[in-house]
Amino acid sequence: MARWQPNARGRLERAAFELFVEQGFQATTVPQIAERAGLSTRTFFRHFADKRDALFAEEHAVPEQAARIIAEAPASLGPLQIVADGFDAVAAAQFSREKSYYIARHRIIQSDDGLRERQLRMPAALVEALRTGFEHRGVDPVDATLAAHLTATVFSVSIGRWLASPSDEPLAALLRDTFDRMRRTASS
Amino acid sequence: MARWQPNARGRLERAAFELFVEQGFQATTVPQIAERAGLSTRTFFRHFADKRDALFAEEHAVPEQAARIIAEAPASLGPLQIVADGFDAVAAAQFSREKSYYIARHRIIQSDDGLRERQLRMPAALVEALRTGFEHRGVDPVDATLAAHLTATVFSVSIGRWLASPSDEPLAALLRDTFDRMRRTASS
DNA sequence: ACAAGTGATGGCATTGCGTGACATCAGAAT
DNA sequence: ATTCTGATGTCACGCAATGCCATCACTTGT
Repeated sequence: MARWQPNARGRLERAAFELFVEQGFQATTVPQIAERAGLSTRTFFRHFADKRDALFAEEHAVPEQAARIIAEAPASLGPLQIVADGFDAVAAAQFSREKSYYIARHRIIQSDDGLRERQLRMPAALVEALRTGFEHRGVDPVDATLAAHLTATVFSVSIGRWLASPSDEPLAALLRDTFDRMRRTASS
Repeated sequence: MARWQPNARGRLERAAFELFVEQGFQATTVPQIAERAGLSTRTFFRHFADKRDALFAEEHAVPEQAARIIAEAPASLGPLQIVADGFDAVAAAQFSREKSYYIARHRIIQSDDGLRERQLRMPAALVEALRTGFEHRGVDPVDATLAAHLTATVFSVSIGRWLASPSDEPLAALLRDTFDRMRRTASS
């Protein structure tokens, strides 16, 4: 018989999310989360650097996929061509839960300054992943940085539109549309 | 005779900066900062929300100036035209200390995860200021958001180039150059 | 098969952050 | 002269976060 229940990290994530919904982020303490997950407070901090991190367990997926797409792209393509071609794959692979989950999560994040700040790390990590990916292809450093920022902008704005959209516009379509509008805005 | 020494906030800022340079950010405690400034710990937290904030006292200046420039711009100009025209004024008004100060500050920020995260709030606040400024002029919300992100990108990348530049390229020139390159990158 | 090693966890102690509540008192206001 | 205001000090406290050591099911090596 196993000594511990499986998936400690996942249980902590779930317990944290539930408690944040029920009581709010600030009102829930780490001991509460740990208790609901059947673990000790100390173990929570072995899996997450801080209380906020339990809400951002999946944030590494996007930068990682972006880095993979860039690394595998044909050498002939420029940065923004790779990006435009890669949006469909990203939209298909990420945000695979029910949309209501992401909306509830978004509400929690907006309710707390620390969480809003924490959320900024994902686009920043995406920029970093894109920038190094482009640089490794020989793109000029400044151009790589700019292309990375433009891409992260399209991504962030698209997520915002997706979350705010009352209809069910697919993320892929919003990414393409936002990308086109970004280009038009830039050259206006 | 005055009951308290003047400029408590400024003394706290200065004490914090000195201690961060001398000992590093993590090794410095708030009681240490307060003691050097001749104030109590409690007073520190009346002026700053947390220990990191003492390094970001000036961060409101940029979004505020940006909002002012947009509000006062001729109605005929589009978002990015306003921005291009406003860079000179921003470069003249901001970053007025010795460059070595900003380099030292940058080194401190890079040394700590919490500070790196905290630093992301300025560009985010800038985006927000720009976005609302553009929206108040009647710009479509998505276009306003995109123009705000593009502007913040140019600003952030320019600051990065300025800090990394061994020569003394003026910030205004870097802003103009980065703006042009951003446009070229977007339409590539 | 037995011994030693591994790794995830629990428990405890500790430090420092951040906040609420109340007191103090110079200078301003009336 | 009295009251008010506002920045500060003092004290107490809860919680976040980390270091250290013990535990013990499972794995590895001999």
